[in-house]
Amino acid sequence: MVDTVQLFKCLSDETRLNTTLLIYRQEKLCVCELVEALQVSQPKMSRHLAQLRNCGLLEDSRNGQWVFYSLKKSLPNWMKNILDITATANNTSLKAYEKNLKSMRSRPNYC
Amino acid sequence: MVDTVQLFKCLSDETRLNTTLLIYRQEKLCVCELVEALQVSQPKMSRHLAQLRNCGLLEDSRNGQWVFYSLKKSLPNWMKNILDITATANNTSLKAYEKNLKSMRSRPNYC
DNA sequence: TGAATGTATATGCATATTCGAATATATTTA
DNA sequence: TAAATATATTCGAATATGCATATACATTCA
Repeated sequence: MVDTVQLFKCLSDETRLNTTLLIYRQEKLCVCELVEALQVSQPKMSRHLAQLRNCGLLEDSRNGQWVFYSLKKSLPNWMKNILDITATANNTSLKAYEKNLKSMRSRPNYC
Repeated sequence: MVDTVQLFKCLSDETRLNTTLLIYRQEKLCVCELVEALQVSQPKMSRHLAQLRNCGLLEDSRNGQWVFYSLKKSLPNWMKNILDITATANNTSLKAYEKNLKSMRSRPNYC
């Protein structure tokens, strides 16, 4: 169960904020996609993902060599609403990250 | 203009979160009322209020010996929506703080 | 099995945050 | 003007956070 203060602490860092919003919009992304989209180092992304997972905001699922992250299913609706509002308000920068995603040469497929 | 990350940083501390939500619900409160409602020391409250004001979330107005804090008028609507959602989700604890407010012997009047 | 790739963690360091205690400033009232 | 009340600031210490680098682990594929 995510605490209110914890939720905002998760979102109070640029990397974690954009990571969470991008996952909210894209449903499910693996670490290497997030690294590419946000243009940050892999360990940095990994640490922030671990934090988001430990706080109960995200959940992970391994598929072969990839670990995919998505919003925790049990996340309360009001928290999802906050993500939705914030994503809309930050649409411009999110679009840029999604553009980085699309231009990836080989994205892992997990069908 | 409040940055998104800044907004969440403001709300990522228990004192600042409850202070902001209480002001959102009560429109306008002075420092001594907030100290009483949240049961924190005066310097602690003062420091957090200064931070909320510096980030552009709150604005202050002096009336005699009291300084009143309210939401910054220019705050974007989507941020107010987030406060609204969060206040609703935290209704129970906010009610307790409002009870503390009501039981204050002499509240400053600013007609 | 060994090499390559994706991901996670440990370490060390710099910076930021938070707090209590003490003190300063501003305003009102006697 | 002095005392009382309300608010703000400074200081030092403890803790938290963030980062890069290096390393470890897991999986795939040759």
